[in-house]
Amino acid sequence: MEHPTLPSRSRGPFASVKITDVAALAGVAPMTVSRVLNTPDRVSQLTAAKVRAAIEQLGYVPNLIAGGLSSRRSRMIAAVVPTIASPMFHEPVQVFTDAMGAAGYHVMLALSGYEPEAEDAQIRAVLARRPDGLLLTGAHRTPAMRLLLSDAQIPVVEIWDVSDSPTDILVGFDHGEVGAAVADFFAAAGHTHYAALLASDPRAMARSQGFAQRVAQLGHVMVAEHRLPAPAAIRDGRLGLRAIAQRLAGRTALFGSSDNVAYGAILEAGVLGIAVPNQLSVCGFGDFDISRDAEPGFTTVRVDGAEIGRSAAEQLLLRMNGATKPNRVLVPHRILPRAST
Amino acid sequence: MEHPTLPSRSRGPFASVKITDVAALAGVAPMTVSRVLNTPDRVSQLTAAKVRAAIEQLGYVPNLIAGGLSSRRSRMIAAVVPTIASPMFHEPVQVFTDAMGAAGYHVMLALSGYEPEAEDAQIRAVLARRPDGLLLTGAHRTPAMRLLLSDAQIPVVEIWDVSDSPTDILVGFDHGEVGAAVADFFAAAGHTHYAALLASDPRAMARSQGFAQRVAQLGHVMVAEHRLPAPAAIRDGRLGLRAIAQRLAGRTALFGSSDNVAYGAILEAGVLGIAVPNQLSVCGFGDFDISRDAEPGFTTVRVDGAEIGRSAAEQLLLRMNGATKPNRVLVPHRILPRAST
DNA sequence: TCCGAACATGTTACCGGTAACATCGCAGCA
DNA sequence: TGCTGCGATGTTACCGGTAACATGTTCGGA
Repeated sequence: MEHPTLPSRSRGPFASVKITDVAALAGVAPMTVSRVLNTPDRVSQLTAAKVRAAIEQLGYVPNLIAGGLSSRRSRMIAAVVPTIASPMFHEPVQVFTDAMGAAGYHVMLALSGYEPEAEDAQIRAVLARRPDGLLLTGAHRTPAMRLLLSDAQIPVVEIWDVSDSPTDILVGFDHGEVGAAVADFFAAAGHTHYAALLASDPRAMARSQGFAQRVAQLGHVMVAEHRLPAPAAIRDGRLGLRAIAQRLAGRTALFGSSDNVAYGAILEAGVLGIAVPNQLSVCGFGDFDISRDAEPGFTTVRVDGAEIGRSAAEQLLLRMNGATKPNRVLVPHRILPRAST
Repeated sequence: MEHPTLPSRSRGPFASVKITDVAALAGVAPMTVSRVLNTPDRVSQLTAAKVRAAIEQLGYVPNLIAGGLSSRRSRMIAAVVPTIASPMFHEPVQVFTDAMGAAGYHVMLALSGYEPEAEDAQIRAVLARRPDGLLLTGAHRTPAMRLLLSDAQIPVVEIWDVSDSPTDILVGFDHGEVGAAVADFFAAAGHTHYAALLASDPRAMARSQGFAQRVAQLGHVMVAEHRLPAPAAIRDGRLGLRAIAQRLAGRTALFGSSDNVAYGAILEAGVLGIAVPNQLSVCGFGDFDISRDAEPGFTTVRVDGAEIGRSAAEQLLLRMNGATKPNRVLVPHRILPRAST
């Protein structure tokens, strides 16, 4: 520190250049440097220029940990999602991360897999970093978690699901409704026999349940309901169709819990000599690239994951900037009929 | 604060329960609480039990921001990748995040897209959070960035590429070599005419260059080399094949810069009536699910993304726990011949 | 019986910023 | 000319932990 004008390398992270070093070089108080970085409009042009020059010369990188402790704002959002292996989650995460980044926030990613305890543990862990906001997947929390979240006093967005009593902000849709809509869609095309291949995650199960309930309401028949591991890949769809193949009626309408599952089923149907759509009608979920770009494309339910991410970021920012009312954004879902039905 | 035994709700985040509150309730010094949480083996069983009870009773959530400032360890790693939309990146990111999580580190995700300036900006931004380590994509940095990184005095892992002078730790492979290997593979099968569909990212271009160079060395012919946007999806592969279809020789060997591209090409070949593999041999890259689970599966180059993530985490942890030597891990690549060649 | 490790716990000072308040200088105005 | 108000900048104290050192306690061996 003998020569505060020179960044003394090899002393520690960033050569220990701190705000006081910059202030000394620029001939101002540390607080003024802080103002240049955080509220530049409260500093005169001349002073700001001097400070910026000093920052440049020293290669100063502000320490957001110190700033966060002092200001009680971490400028960080934690996002807890089951996985990023599926477009269902990496799309919103990607868009959300970009949008929050543009607003000066970083996103800490926590992957919870598909076990509820793991999710709670991840939430607990990230709360220790005092995020300014939280993005969670799904809308159903244990009472203990609700308490923890309300104690945290930060905005929370829950995505990909709806609930009558969300924690805070909600950006999602009703999965049961989607299942029912798919059943109606099939029924309208004259189907009476149905099957489902569903991944073992709560939302896929809700879709499947909505589907089966509507089938029952219509007085039609579920010939098979087969469970797959979560997250389900194309291969699981293939194995799934093979598992239920002998139960298929003359003409069956199959609902896959994701486009991966649906595509796997379509591929396997080809191998087994089951004609799509004549013997087997297929509808997927998610509008993944493959549903459109496969030859031919197949019917699916579109829900815009990017839109969910964008909307989640927007709502969170509104909330953090003073909007006090928790909000609920219902994202539309729409069946895109293609060649598989 | 009149009743330190009760968490006084509605005062601020976590009802302002801090380590001194826990200490007071447990009848110990704050430092002892800190020890219970960080180095439990240096605390007696009895004391630890009392402290844990107090933590439980108050619902104390430690503040890692304060802890990080004091200890100069953030227990956080920043990961900068172009996108998580491709298995190429979300696989290593997912595995890396899990592995670091098991070691007590959180991962901050920064998405850089495919513009070099964006990457540098992201790195600068995350360094302000004083990560204990850094995961970067690719191995080529500007001099300014190298300086910044060495000033930061933290371990850096660069993945998915190799370089003669890596910043620090390297976990990757030579993309040019992969391209050459694919050319050799095709040549060994009797091919003499080749084409490439390549995404415009540095590593895809390196693969394609290695491919074209080897083709030239063999005295064979590149009939087409078509550039796609990055990241390239199945649709881009379809469009790409359509764009070069009229230039295809009687029998051509096509190298796609990813399995998405390759699959798109295969699908489009079907539409155009080009027989695979008789008229068009196809090799992809990445061993994505689709390359194995398509019917039939297609030839690809396998590089284990999960292994890259695992190895990156391992190397980083070794380094942070005292290993001083920068290391270089070469990840194997292997051509998996399937029905498309 | 006494001494000194080894262990358990407490005390002090500091990590690097920023909120809140204090101060200063100067223009506008009576 | 003196006062007021406001923009620009400085000062003080604190955010909530933990490193480093100090102190107290226990127990085995000479």
